[in-house]
Amino acid sequence: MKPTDIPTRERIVTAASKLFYSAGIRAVSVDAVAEKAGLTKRTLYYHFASKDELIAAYLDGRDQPNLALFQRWFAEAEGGPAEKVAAIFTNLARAARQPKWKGCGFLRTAAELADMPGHPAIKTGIAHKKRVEGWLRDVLAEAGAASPEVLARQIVLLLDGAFAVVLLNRDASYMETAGAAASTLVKAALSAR
Amino acid sequence: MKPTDIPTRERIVTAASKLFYSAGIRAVSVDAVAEKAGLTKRTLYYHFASKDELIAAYLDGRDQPNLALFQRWFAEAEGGPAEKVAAIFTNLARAARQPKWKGCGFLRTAAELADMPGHPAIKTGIAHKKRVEGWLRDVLAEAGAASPEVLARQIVLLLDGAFAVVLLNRDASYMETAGAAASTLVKAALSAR
DNA sequence: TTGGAAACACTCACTAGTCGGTATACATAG
DNA sequence: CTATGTATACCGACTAGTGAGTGTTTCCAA
Repeated sequence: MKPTDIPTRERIVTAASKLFYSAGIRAVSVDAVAEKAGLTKRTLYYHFASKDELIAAYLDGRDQPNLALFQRWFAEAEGGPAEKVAAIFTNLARAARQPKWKGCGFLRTAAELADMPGHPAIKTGIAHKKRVEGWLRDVLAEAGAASPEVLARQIVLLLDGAFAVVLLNRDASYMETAGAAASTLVKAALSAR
Repeated sequence: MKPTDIPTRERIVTAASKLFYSAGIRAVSVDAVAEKAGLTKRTLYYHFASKDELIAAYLDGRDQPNLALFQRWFAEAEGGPAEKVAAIFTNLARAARQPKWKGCGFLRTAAELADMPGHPAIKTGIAHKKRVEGWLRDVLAEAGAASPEVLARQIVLLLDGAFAVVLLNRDASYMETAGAAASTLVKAALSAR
């Protein structure tokens, strides 16, 4: 493999990511991933021991970029913390109007693997949500909100609720309603001290 | 079939319901449903044209009982509307601590069938959530809350967020956090007029 | 020439759905 | 009161295809 090439492993994860996100874990075969990556299944199994490992790699690859996006939207928004939090929802609403959008990959995977609580992919999902929640807690504490732990959890609940409801109804306006609710809760927590 | 027997069709739906809810749609084969119902796949296909039809029947059977449960919890709770709404979450938290609990069947099915927006099962899910939202809107309007439409949507968002988050983390305390947030929003809407 | 990376060809279990046929019940015609 | 017809409910055995995962071989760069 020449250094200019995209490493095979990375190509597999990219292909898996697209397919798993768009159709779901169980609906996508390992053969399909291999074909999308432009190689044979046997080569895929040279790089990954099992489909489960591939699923975990798919979600691992989404953790950091997802969080970074939230942080960018928050940082770039005008106004106070309530407006900055609302901006995350506004940006998500815009993303959700794209036809390729299919909700939150972490939550959808957790829903699909609900009968395997110890699955590595679920652990990755938990870690991701914890990182989002922890980051929110920190910025809200810094902004002077009362009980930032509770507030961060409530915002995460609204976020994940919006993911689920918008996916079901295919109506991105729910994302904005969730943003308004989050905004209300942030304002209440700011005036409570 | 004697009148004392449970009708075959009903037995099939009951079996499908248990299996689909516990393991997910795609993880459960038609053979497995037939075996659980105590009959052959051929007989199952005598009563249902396809697996998709069976999936739809599974969710149809959950619509009415689920809503009735919410309504009972609301009606039996002490206190004002904020407390009654919170009671729904408290009762859900209790249910979520049971090991068999696997989140909301409608949302999990929607997540699994995210690439089939027109699927009958998804339509059933949309209708179910609309009924919950509509009922909440009516009782909140009657209680004198400001903008009951928005409030009902926000509560549904918290409900579905809690379903998703509790399922991921296997930590039912998120359900109570969501209840507290819903309570806060209801109180704000009651004092806003 | 050696060892990592890729491929071909395969196994075997399982999956949605189907073909043909059977047991029973209840008609109506002779 | 028998004989035939018809509809319901059921099942064993099958198909054609797909699923995850593997044994073995070939290629190629260092």
